[in-house]
Amino acid sequence: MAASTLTEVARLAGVSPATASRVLNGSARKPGPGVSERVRQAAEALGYIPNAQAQALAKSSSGLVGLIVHDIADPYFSAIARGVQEVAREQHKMVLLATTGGTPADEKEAVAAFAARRADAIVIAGSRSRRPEDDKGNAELAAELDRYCRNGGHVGVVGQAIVGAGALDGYHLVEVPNEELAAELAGNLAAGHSGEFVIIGGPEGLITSDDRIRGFQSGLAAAGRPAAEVLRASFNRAGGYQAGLELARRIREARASGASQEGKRPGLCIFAANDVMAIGAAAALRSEGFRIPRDALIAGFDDIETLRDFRPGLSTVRLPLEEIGRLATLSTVGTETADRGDGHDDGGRTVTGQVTLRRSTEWAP
Amino acid sequence: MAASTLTEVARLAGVSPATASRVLNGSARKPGPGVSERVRQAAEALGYIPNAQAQALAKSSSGLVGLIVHDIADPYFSAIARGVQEVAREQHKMVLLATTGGTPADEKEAVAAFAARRADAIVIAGSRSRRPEDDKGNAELAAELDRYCRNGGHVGVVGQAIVGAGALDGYHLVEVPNEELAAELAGNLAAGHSGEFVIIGGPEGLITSDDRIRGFQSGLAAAGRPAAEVLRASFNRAGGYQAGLELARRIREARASGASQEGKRPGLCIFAANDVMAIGAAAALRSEGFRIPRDALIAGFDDIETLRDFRPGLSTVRLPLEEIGRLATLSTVGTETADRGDGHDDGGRTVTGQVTLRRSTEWAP
DNA sequence: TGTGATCGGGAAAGCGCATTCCCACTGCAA
DNA sequence: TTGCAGTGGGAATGCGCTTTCCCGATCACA
Repeated sequence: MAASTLTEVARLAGVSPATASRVLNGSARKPGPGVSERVRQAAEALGYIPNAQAQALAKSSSGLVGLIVHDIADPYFSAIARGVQEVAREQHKMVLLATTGGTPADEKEAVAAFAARRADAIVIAGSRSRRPEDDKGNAELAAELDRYCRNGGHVGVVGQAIVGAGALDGYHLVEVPNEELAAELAGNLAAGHSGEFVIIGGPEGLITSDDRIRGFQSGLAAAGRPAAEVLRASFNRAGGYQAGLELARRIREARASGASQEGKRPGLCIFAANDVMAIGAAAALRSEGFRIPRDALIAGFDDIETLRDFRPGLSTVRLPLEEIGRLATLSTVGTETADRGDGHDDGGRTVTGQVTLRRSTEWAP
Repeated sequence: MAASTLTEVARLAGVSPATASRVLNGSARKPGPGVSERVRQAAEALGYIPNAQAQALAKSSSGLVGLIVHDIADPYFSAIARGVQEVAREQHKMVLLATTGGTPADEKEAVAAFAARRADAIVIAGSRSRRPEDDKGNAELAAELDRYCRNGGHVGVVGQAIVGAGALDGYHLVEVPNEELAAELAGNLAAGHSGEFVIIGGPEGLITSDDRIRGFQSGLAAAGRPAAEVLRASFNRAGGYQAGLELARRIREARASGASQEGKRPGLCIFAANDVMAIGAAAALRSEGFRIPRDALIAGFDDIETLRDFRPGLSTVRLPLEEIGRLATLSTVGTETADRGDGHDDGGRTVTGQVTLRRSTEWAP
């Protein structure tokens, strides 16, 4: 990766490196038009490309924003990534990508790598974990992020605060009201469904999943319904599928014992803690010969764009994922320029979602 | 982003910066155990994080791989991105992301930005364009990439070669046999469908789309069928939807004039140049009251993972997208180490896909 | 015409690190 | 004891760029 340098350009143009630097980037001082033209031509002739590393070193600002996600191929994250990317582009920054599978230890590695590259900001998306086995990783992640913040970095956090992080400014939380929205969804579903509810969630300790489950339960409670049983599986399509198989088994057993009530009574209403799990569960039920919503109702969470054409339309909670990515990124760069200007930044923003009922939860006797 | 420096660590440990550098990174020379321990402790105490920018500058290798896609939220690209990310991780590199919407001019910008950051490799995915209005952008993109290659960079190209690029080594093409696979798909469909075919493609000049269309047509021809009409729309879900509406209109008209042959004769068989277009078209048809495969058959291309649970199952051509991303990245870093070792690198690899027939093209009278 | 202000340009000092020399010291054989 | 290779460490240079600081020249104004 050798390329021509500023010095070479300067020499060719017959000026000093200082002058060349001044014309070839937005410096405050503008050299005379004659000189500028010469320099520009020399740069063009040599195919000069400024070395961003050197620039970053010299003015200690890298123009990088780091993005940490569990899995970039998961539509939830890729939608957020799009938002991040957009803002980065507007701000003339580049985004550095790291995928971690949700492991705090890996997330810590990613933060360290971003810090090493002196990223101007870090956006971290994906549910935090509260599982005991992640305690150590969480502590290290928090320490790494705290250090990054103390060194002047800004981190945009999507969803819920970092477990164990200090109350530094530098953290900007984009809050997603998972619990409230799940409660609202539960209320809506309870209004139209008199049968039993069951929840498919991620592993216990995954905060996003737990929040949604808790919200859903409280929504049921508010509607005077008993708490739903919770099935745990991995927080992705495979987990949903697995749980779906289990539910298919149960439905079959229930029917076998409870005589032939098929189609007479509303069946199970399943709430999956995210859309891809819901789709997985639906696929499992279908593969076992059940139909939705005839044999079971099902709802998800997120309203993933690619899944909107799914039939029957999946009831879910629409989350403005791209906007979330945008906000998380903006909150970091915004305060960078308007640093503690008026009063002070609230340190983040809250987005809102929207319960979206579709055919997957319409029970027609 | 101020942080403690190597010099500070060295001072605290009572050694020279040179020694500190030697112990804190994998240098050839290993300082004595006592000194090493002191330095390591000092680094720990200060929370030292090496400045990757400075390191890159000093040893001129950035540990960065640039990835250029049209849209990271498109599942086609996010699947590829996952593969790229995996390899990057294995190689201890970080990936820099750029999204361009497929505009060559923007792609050129991205390449320049990557070159400025001295990325060790660039992976560029997404159909090349041959549209006249992109001529200028293409030329510039090719020039920029050529320059990057000449400076020692490696670029992994997914799909088809860069329009107008020089025959430099430095380019590594991962070839996707779009044409052959589309032909094969057409052959399979023609065997089971006696009715008319129609193609929904991207804008003319989008090479991936054009290749698939051409392949499909030649497959039809090989099966003794007349060429299919081609509808052009944007190469995404919206385009597919729009084309789907148009087709719905035609089907309705044909039925109105051709008496009530509904359900008696096989209807239209639609080939969409990619899966998301197919899904869009299916949604449009459905919204117009038609059912698939009863009223129209439909097939796509790519076999997007998120869309596999779609009902009726979408006939398509499975492409190993993640593997494609992996290969494209490997081809760039592989030759970096084993640079022109044995004989010489073929400069790329070819992947293969698999025609996958599902219910969306099963016509049951 | 003289004087301070302004402007256009260059010299030089880093930014944080890797690395090449170079030196002092040790251990060993002669 | 001298000579020499080997070893562990430091001084210094440079990666490519930005940014003070400085200096000569030009300008406006008295």
